[in-house]
Amino acid sequence: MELYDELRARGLIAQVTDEEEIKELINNGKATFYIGFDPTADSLHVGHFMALSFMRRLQKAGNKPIALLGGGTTMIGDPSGRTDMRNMLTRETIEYNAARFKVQMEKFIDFSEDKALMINNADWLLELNYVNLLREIGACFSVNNMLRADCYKQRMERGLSFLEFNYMIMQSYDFLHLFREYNCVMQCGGDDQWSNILGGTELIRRKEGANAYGMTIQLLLTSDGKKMGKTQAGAVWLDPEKTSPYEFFQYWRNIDDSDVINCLKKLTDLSLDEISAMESWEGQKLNEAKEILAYRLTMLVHGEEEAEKALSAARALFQKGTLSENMPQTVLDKSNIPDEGIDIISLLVESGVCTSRSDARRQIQQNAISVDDEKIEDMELRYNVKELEEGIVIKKGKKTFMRVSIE
RNA sequence: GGGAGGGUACCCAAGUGGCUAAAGGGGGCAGACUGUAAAUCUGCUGGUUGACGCCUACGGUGGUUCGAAUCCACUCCCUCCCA
Repeated sequence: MELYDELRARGLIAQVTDEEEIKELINNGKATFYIGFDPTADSLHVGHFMALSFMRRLQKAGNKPIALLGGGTTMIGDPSGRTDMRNMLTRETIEYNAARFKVQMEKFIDFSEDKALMINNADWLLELNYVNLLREIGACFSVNNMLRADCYKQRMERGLSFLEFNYMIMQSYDFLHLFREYNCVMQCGGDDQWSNILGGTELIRRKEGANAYGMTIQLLLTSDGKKMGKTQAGAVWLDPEKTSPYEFFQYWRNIDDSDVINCLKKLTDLSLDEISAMESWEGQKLNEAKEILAYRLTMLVHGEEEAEKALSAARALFQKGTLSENMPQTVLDKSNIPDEGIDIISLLVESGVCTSRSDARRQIQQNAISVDDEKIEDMELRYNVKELEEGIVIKKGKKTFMRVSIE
């Protein structure tokens, strides 16, 4: 199957500006294309992962990707798909985040031998001259059209600052710049970027009289239309310091039945044949598909070793009910343990199992806590150094396990 | 610049002097049921405490009052209408 059809079959393509041209372009590996990544946080998340995988698929077919770090655009803040204005980030924060992004992206895309480029739009956006920009670029944009753009619609009710209104112009300017400097003819991005991408192709048409293309990637949504890759605690990060490989694995292991196939298609490198074989799986059997999904993704993001660890930890804990070397653990400092031992409430908080002492009490009252398989009822319970040295396993509810030891 | 309406907990939203740590819904956590799923039912959901209590919290500051999310003054922010 050719690249374009494969992307379609996986449900990755949302919208394209010119299907025939794009097909021709990417199937033959002729395109230089870019995707922008705004460093609004200090780690990439699942949405970025999907974009990077998309990029990698195109790269494999011979196309040349440009990963564009949005050091400049993040100074503005993209209003697309947002109901509120973003917090304004300082330049220092943005630069720090961009550096983090860079490190992570290098793991996913092969930048060697000029096979891909990484560029930062701070290099040209930050030094733009206001009046010159207005005359050269601003004149090409119709405010009437911009206001009709989908990405602003939500914000027309709640308010849109002039700062954010300019985001589309900045992104369009990026595309023009890359077109001129690198012969970049196509921009890809999440489907929420459609308006911004069209802004760019239109600008190139006007300024250069040339055709440029745009293609958007289907957003990763749950079957009931919510964004995937979010938990109560926030995003599912790719940085193992922010979301451990075990947590990452568990996130995918626990997704809704109805989302499994979709995720396999969009996120993993399993072949469509392999995936379609799983489509008939039902009931208990579907858990196998979830496990495969979780394993593959953990492997792609954190490497095979971490994936193995997460898998065996999860299997041991949930299927056999036994303990595992690889389960999440917390090591406490021996010197912080009082002679009479640490009380269970403190232990639950220190180990991160509970968020506060009140929370810990509540959990115990609700019969949710067990230590080494013994339900805890006594809130006065204490553990001394000797007991902790051997390591204990705290369980909260059915899914939270934590080995606690000291050193 | 003029006029009108707003800002309440993670989110939406009720509350117009004490009965308000603040209704209701969503989300989240836990219990039951299950397949580490969904749906359903139940409990919990600011901090600290064994508990009484204490502390913090209704945009910000200052006031009135025995007592303020609620009244007053000033101030910041948002939306809408007119210019």
